[in-house]
Amino acid sequence: MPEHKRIDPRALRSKKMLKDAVFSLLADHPEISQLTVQKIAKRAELNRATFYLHYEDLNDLLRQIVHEIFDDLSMKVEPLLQLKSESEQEQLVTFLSYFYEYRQVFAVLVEHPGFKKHLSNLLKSTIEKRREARNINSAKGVASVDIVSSSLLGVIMWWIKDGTEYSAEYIADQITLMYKREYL
Amino acid sequence: MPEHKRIDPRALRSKKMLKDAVFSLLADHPEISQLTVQKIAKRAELNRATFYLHYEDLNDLLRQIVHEIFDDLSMKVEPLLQLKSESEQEQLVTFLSYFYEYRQVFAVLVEHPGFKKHLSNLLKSTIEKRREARNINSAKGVASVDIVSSSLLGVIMWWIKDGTEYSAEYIADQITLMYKREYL
DNA sequence: TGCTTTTTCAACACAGTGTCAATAAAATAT
DNA sequence: ATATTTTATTGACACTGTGTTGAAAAAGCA
Repeated sequence: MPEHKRIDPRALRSKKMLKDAVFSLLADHPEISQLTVQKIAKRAELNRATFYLHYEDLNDLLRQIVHEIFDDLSMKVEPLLQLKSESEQEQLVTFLSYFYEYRQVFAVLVEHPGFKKHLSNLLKSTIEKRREARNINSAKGVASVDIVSSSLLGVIMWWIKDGTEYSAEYIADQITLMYKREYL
Repeated sequence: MPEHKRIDPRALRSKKMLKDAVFSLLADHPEISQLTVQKIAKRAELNRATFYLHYEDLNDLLRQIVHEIFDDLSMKVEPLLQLKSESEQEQLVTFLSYFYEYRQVFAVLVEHPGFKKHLSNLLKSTIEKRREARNINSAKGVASVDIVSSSLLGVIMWWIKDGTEYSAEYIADQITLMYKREYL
């Protein structure tokens, strides 16, 4: 059975080359502010007009890159919460180690507005699922999900930007030390 | 006795008008990405060349604005830590209420690179002073100052950006609920 | 008053954005 | 295999913004 949505391989190739060009440029100079459509098209060896054939503007491209990374990340995190075999501390370490994989890319993309929203949503849904699994109902002496997730977001952002020398295990330990038991 | 540093009142006036123009533009459109030297000069009713007479570029101006705000903020926080009369919870509320004052400006300036560094430094030194006052020596089962400050930074950034409907008292309560006693 | 500094103004070269029309090339359909 | 559709290239265009410069006007100072 043939696909109903047949996509021109040229369009696919162009989009891939443009995305790869972004990572190539960021590897050269890890500053999101240095990215321009002009540079990306040049690095991809495509015409600048071709860029606008596939993306609205620079932010549109970055938005899609961030979206794809978080789709991948969410898929990995999902089954982790089902596993009862692992201890809660091990679960936390595994969760953090997924971020560790992406740390170079994340350290740059974190400046993009959409990134924090995605990360925040992932943290919130993860916290909610863990609360359900442990029958912790909120609103009775338990900090709100917004507060806990924003707090964790702060730690992770510091980690991938300025604390890259620390392992996922170390960060997990520190988090365990800091929060009350209900939040781990 | 005359001042040794006599500054031309015209220069003072121009710098003030440029800074005021920034706040005026941000009030119209709270997006740091919308700020341009061109718009600032126009709003200040000054020539664009005059801008470059006083500031290197847009970032230089924003850097100075952020610096001035944090000088003011630091001056207010300093004596707070000396007061033994207030409870620790009251101290936390007062600390947070200083941020509440600046919340509109902060919600925008938080996007500026220098802002997070300043805020992080303020949080770190505040945590260190509170630890000293309570004889909590680190490195023995206590989370590092980096972790605690980045975590608090996350909460504050969420608060001033997406949680502006909550009072300083509410945020202080939530923080109290979330962290272990040693970190409050 | 004269001297100095600041401000203005117009102009310049530059980098980047987003669009368009004409043409070329590649992919798909018949 | 050829015709048709889609995508890509190219050069050009108008636009916004940056940072600098030189000369003239205005304001401050002594």
